[in-house]
Amino acid sequence: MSATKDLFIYNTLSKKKEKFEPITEGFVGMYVCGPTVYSDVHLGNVRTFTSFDIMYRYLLHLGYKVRYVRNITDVGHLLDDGEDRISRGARLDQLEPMEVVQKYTNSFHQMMDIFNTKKPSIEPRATQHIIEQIEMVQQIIDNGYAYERNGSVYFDTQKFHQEKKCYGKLSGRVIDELLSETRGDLKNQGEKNCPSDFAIWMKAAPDHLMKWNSPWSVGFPGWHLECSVMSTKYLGETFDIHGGGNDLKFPHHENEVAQNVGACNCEPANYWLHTNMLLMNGKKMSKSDGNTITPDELFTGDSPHVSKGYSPMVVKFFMLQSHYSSTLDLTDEALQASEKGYKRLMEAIKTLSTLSAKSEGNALDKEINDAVDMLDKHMCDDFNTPRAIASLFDIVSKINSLKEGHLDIRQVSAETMERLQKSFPSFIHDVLGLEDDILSGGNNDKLDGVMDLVLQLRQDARANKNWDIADKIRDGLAKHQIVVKDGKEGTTWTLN
RNA sequence: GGUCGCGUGGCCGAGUGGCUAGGCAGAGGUCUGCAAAACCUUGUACACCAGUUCGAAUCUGGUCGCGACCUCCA
Repeated sequence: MSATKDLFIYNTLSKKKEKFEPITEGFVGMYVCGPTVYSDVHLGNVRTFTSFDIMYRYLLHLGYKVRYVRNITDVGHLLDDGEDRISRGARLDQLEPMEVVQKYTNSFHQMMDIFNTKKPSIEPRATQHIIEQIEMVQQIIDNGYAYERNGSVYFDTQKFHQEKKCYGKLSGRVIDELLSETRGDLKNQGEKNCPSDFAIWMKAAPDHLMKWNSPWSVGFPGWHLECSVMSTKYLGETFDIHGGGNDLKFPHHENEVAQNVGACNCEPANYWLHTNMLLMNGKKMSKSDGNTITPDELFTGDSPHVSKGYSPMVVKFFMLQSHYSSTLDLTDEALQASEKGYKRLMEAIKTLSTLSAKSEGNALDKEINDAVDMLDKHMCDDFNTPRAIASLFDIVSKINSLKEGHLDIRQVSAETMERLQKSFPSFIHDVLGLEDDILSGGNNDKLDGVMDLVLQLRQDARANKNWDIADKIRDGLAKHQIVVKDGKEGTTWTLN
């Protein structure tokens, strides 16, 4: 694959689909806002990071050299009452703050592995960049866009907007409306010049657990600052792609842009991508209001929201059947549908590997090649995984028809077959990051041996028209989730 | 209240100014000892009301409903 294909992506900044043109030909810098590690990840995080993983994989597939930075937020994220999320986690679990961070970072990584996502190139932590954050606060002060009050430092949104005219550009906010809003119950509201101003350095209360020395106070950095700092450090003042969940658009990303422009006088990213929310029961899946199911509950089926467990790859496949920019409603029925479709897809990979074309014939070549071409065409259209998957199923039908003899394999040239056998599994495994995690027949030598024997005995019974024995074997195996299928070219079996 | 988005057939979910999305489920058929799987065919659709247009589910306006953000959230 080459980087010559035109990729179009929807840019939140322009609210349009734009042709992707990297700053440096052949290279992509991508920053994605990672999780705050104060508790276990939930499915919404998984959807977001899976979506960006697909983009990362596809950029690699196109031949780009990608530096993918995804941070870990381990400080500075305030709750309603002003308490740091990590500190609260530490207090509740009776752990050191860094123990909390390590614990949930580990479980986050584990879950990302379970969903078969690639690791980012760099995974910086906010607390490892306190010095840089202090430097950026100073830069913003020096440029006149921040002011110090009682040891805290606030970003001056009004002055910034008057001079730069860009506050609100990303999220579509109108600053005058923000100004009129009062949030009297917010901490330190009284210190700000203006309600829309936000803290970039916070003076810590004496009992605050995570705090550092700074020119202004012993305190901690504002939440939005870490991303501004770490993206700049690892990707430069302006880089290609910045991503995150829709719910971060405002205030997080808007403020991030303001900080970068305020410090460096240039916009941080050329393309802003936002993934949409995962819903359950038609509402945003959210830990804070209890409308949630954990990944583990989904895998085991131990939840009132599902009738059974679903494997991680089925869940991932379910997610990829919708576009990243659309909301997705998680329902048991939809998961069941995805599970069946997913099995069919995985079966087709196996079937394809058994096909061989030796002829020169070409009646089917164009159809097959066109279908394969569609995979890239759809991915280049703003990473349209649902359409790409639809094309995959077009190919599945072809594969099965060839196997069953409904399509004549002599009409497929060896060259086309080779391309199909290479690109079909490769797209599923390398681009979509799907692996076969439910059909395990074939990777256990002992079971394979036993099954060979059992099916041979059954075949003997069938040859003698001893249907009772044959059916007894089949029914007995079914009780152990082994499904026997009698095909034209012999009997196969799969684990359910 | 402000801003934005959405409303597609039984379910999930794409897309487009005129041509089948796809998956699952339903119906009929082929295959099979039967079954499963697979394949073929097939029905049900674009919230409502106007307007623009030769033509709109797709564009515009209004109505209703839903959601997100505005406050920690992917």
